[in-house]
Amino acid sequence: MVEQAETLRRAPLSRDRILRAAVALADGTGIESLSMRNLAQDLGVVPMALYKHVANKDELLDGMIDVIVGQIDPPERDTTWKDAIRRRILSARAVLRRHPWAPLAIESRTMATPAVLAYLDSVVGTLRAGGFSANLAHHVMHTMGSRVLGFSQELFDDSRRAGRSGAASPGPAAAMPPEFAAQFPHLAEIATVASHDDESVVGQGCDDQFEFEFALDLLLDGIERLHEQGWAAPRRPR
Amino acid sequence: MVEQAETLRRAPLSRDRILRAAVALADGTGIESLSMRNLAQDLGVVPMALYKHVANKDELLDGMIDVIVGQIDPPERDTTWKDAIRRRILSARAVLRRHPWAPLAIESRTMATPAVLAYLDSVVGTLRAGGFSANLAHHVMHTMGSRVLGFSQELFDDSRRAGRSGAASPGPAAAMPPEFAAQFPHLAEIATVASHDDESVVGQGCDDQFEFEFALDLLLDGIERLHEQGWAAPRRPR
DNA sequence: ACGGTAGGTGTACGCCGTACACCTGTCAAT
DNA sequence: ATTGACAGGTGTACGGCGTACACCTACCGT
Repeated sequence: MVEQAETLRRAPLSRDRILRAAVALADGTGIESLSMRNLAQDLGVVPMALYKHVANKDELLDGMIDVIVGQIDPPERDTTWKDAIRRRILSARAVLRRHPWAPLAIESRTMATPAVLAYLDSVVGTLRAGGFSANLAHHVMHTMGSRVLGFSQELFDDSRRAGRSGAASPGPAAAMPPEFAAQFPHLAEIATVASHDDESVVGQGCDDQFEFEFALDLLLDGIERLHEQGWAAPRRPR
Repeated sequence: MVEQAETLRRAPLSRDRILRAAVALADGTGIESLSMRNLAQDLGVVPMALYKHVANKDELLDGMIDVIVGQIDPPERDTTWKDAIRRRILSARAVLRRHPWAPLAIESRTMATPAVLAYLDSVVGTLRAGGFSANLAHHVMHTMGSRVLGFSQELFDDSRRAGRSGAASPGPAAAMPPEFAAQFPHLAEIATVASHDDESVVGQGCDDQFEFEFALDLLLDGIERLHEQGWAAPRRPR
């Protein structure tokens, strides 16, 4: 009876259900507290049950990344390469912002996952269709770096902390301690610059949409310039 | 007797000696096998002995990062902002290349360490001395992202694997499997482009010096253009 | 009716970080 | 010379981790 009830109560396990639960758990309590044991408990199952569906924890993480990357919008067809890529990257960013643990997880994988490769391949395809040489497209991909996936290095802000220990903090930003300003005057200066129309910026995180688009457009403009000039690889010095 | 000999044989522990041993261990066998136990063994000491000198493993990692970042050259005085920053970043890159585990370690820390902050502050100082507004300097720092520390996102190459599981692999690159080319044709194309004068690129890693400087100069040129045009923050739309 | 198999269970192992009590050698103050 | 504080290395132990392996069980095609 009880056993039957329990069996009926919970949906059968599946790789997909596991991955979705893992993403939810990482979103909720941070990637650091995502353990096979915690995940199994969330699913009402014993830890080893997971291993019938994923080979190990690394593969679980790969699967989680694929779930996320798969949510990025497909490329827009009827527009310029520049606009298509810009939109795509901003879509990637929107997706990744919902999963603050994802950037670090993506970076820490040894090999890119199939979904990531498919995404990158598609971006290169957009460049090629826009008339880029394979060579220039290659350099462009390197130039974009992680930005092509919608995130950039954020040394100051707390989205990284959010990714590690739970959801984004709701409280107001911590004030900048005075000895910080004394020790790092230039950082203090740019941190309090009135670019963001709020009073204290450090701790609140400055990699907001504006910063991201600023860098993205600077890169896209530079790339466009190279492309229009018919850039070709310089003669190798060696 | 024996005890005296042992005591004499090994230098006394110190925070500095621990940090240097930890860096050496991570360099040699990868960050993943850097455990308090392994490190203690390398130092000929019991694991808990380390805790008299570092608070915990996180602080150990912070200390290791500071050791590395402290090796970046100081800024050159008698030159333009652009040249000074370019040299500085390439110096940072040269340092980080010797420690493949460092990028991921730096990125995974919750807060920037004092040495990292000091470095960033100094870079901002160079910009300000070059006539940049605090506002533009702020955006420039965001634009640079992790490149200011000498590394960029490397989704393909194996330096990441090197950082995780030991020193850089000496063997030749693995050939690209044919089904890869079928599934990701654009990636296959740009991967085999003759920009690098060797036959197979995937697996050998393409974030070499050329790629890094390509992106760096693209950014610096774009920044210079903004600076010369007297860029100012646009009116905030809201 | 029955054997195979897919999938959930239970136990156990070795690794990790580190809390806590303990020991020991050194050195300043008596 | 004695003592006692203290810095620093030791030993033990705990809880958590990933996961190997043997098991059990419910279902399915024959």
